[in-house]
Amino acid sequence: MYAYPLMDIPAIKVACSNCNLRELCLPMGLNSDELTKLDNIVSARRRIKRGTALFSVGDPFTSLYAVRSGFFKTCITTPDGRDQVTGFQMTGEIIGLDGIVNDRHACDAVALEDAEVCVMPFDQVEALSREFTTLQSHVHKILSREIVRDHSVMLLLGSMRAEERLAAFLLNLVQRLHARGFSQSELVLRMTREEIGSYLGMKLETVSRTFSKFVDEGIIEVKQRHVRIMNTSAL
Amino acid sequence: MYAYPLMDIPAIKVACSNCNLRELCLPMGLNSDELTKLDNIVSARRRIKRGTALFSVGDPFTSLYAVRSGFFKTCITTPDGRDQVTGFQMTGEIIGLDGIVNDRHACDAVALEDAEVCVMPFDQVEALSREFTTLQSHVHKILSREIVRDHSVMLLLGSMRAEERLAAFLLNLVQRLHARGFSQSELVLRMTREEIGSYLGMKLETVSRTFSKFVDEGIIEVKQRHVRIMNTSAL
DNA sequence: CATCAGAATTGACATGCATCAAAGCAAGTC
DNA sequence: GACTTGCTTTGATGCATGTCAATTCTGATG
Repeated sequence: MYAYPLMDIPAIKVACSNCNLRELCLPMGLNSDELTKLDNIVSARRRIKRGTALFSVGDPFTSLYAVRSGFFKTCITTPDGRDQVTGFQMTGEIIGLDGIVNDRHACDAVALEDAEVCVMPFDQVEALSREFTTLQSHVHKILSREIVRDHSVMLLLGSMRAEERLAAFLLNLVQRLHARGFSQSELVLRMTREEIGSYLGMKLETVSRTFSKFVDEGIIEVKQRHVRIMNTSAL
Repeated sequence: MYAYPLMDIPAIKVACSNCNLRELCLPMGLNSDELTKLDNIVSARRRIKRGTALFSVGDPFTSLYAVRSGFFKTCITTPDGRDQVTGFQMTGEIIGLDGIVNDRHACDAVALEDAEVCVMPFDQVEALSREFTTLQSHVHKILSREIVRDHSVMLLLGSMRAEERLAAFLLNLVQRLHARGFSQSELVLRMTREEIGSYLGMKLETVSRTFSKFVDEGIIEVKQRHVRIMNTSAL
């Protein structure tokens, strides 16, 4: 397990209260008094190198993680080697909810680019959310949101064709990026075609072909991992 | 919305403390003191006729529901009419978690046979779980369990073939039924082929053909909705 | 600059599942 | 008992996507 060396922790205090992500992240909706308390439980940050795991299947669950920078995928693997990307997480999103039920992580979380996360020991999150109704409610909503999101992925996997899946995927990505101040029409994919395919239940060749098809139709422009959406409504 | 007439509530007190499902359901792990308090928030039961909805998309979210008897499906529908069964719920399982995030239900919950649920107003669940660590922890685990379950369905939808999907589905069903005291090898399906197909991301004809294939191979016996598993390991 | 490895694209072909259509089966109703 | 209705099974056919293979592209490295 990667232990974050103390000396590398930036001099500036790790604090939700002056974090520019607080409107996206765990502290959302908390007042300044509550924020101060929350600052105390977000005790550390951890840097994750591209390609390495924040946690892996079977690791003891201790904390939730808020993505501060970078980009993650979570995935599960079957005994026979197939695996499934269950989600992509970007700035402000919470990783690790899968670990609560069995006190062990049920998936791998891998950084797709160099990343940094805020570590939030879950027992302290629970303690604080017994004190603050707002935090309690927010934790419940985060869990529920993940459930609703998963259901919409099930819909996608269960009833959409390749083009629809990829279109829905791209629209979802730009929408989330837009909420973080990025363009509504341009994005850089942090994941490979294979990872997109795994998430969308299709093979990497099909992902590639579907991209090409959208390009032919003038709906998007693609240059490697750079995508520009020309016609949002056509998607 | 279906309002449960007071006069129909059975004379026997609605109480988790003497419910034979308490080892499966919300009160799991609570001590007798906590159970008594929980009894007070499980204030009512509601009967749902076969084919009718416990709640529908967009309904205001107020309560979680514990299935006391009967069998439910939850499903979501796209604007263009396709729909996806996101789960089947049996005795002791909790329905309504999708509603927490937006204070409105994000799916329909439909009874597949006459059913009865315990109504648990969510604000009271939250209040009580601020008091009892055990209840708080349990609520978090229920939410997390749903997330992990959804991820395994995503794996199924994203990377398994028709036979594998149906096999996994049947094994999951008998396993859950077995935990409720039913046979490990026999089960009665409460849902149609179409509903199974919707859950598993395949058409009803494919479900039927796959059943027939398993029968030909001597792995199961099927008579309408009665299924007997002859060879669990082959599944 | 040459080399190399990983990623992406594209083509040819194979196949699993969807689609369309017809018929069978079980349970309820008149 | 005949009829209806909803569900299920089975067959014939087509298509979307998977599979296998060859190239090309890109960025990293010496």
